Amino acid sequence: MVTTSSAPGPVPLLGDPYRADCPTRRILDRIGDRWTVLVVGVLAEGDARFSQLARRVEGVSQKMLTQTLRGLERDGLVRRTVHPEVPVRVEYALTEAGRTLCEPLRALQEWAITHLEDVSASQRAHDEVA
Amino acid sequence: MVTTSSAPGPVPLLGDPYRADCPTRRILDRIGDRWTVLVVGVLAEGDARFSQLARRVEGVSQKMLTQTLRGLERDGLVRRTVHPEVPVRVEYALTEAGRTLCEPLRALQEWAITHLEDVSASQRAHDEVA
DNA sequence: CAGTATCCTCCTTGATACTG
DNA sequence: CAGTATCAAGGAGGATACTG
Repeated sequence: MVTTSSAPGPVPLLGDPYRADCPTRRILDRIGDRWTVLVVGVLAEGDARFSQLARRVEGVSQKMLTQTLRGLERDGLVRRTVHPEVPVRVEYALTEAGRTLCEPLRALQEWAITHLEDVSASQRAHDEVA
Repeated sequence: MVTTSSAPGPVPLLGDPYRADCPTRRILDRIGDRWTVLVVGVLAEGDARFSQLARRVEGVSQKMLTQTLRGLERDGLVRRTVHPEVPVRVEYALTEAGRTLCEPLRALQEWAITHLEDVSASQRAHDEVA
């Protein structure tokens, strides 16, 4: 027996063992940072230029926006297009893969909108006791 | 006009402006860390004791597991039950809210499994050029 | 405009030791 | 068994200055 994943039964969150290289950890490493999901979210509304993204994603620094976009480009989720005009214009757009990512992301967002109230209430109740 | 969110049209990732307190950032702050999603994933397979979780989530330290579980408990996503037996036994279980979170999480996981190959390929292609 | 290059500071995480 | 307490390290992220 090489792995211990032989148990069938109810495995709701997909049954691979939580190894360091499991798929869950790998997306988490990619999109679990402070800005990636936000940038994808803005691009889901339409292509945007660097400065537009910077304005839209409140609080992001130039450095982190660049870094985030480079990561997304490397992952094949975002396409970067340079228009060699006088003041150079750079447009960012989701690729097809990037668009598919929006669906699960949106599901998470809807969960947040639906349940965040309850979560906050739970926090308050919990902190009150303490 | 208080906000600038008046534009209708295609707003795929839900159209709230990306303020520092938008729902997306708030869940990200809660589940975007290294361990929370993993712990929820294990608990989605069934209730578990502290030591079971520690074994199942490879690489987690006692400290981080405790911290993660405390956070989930405070958020009302996990219920902690102490059985005052001889060596004390503590069981963790997802609450109803915790179970609802599994659905979007699982969607994300499926995306990962489906697309991670492509992402890796894109990375290799991208790095080759450089 | 759209970055790059540095420097610097927290903050998260990990390692270790101890306890009810 | 299931934690808590403390210390230390590393890296993510921010501020600032400079550039094609």
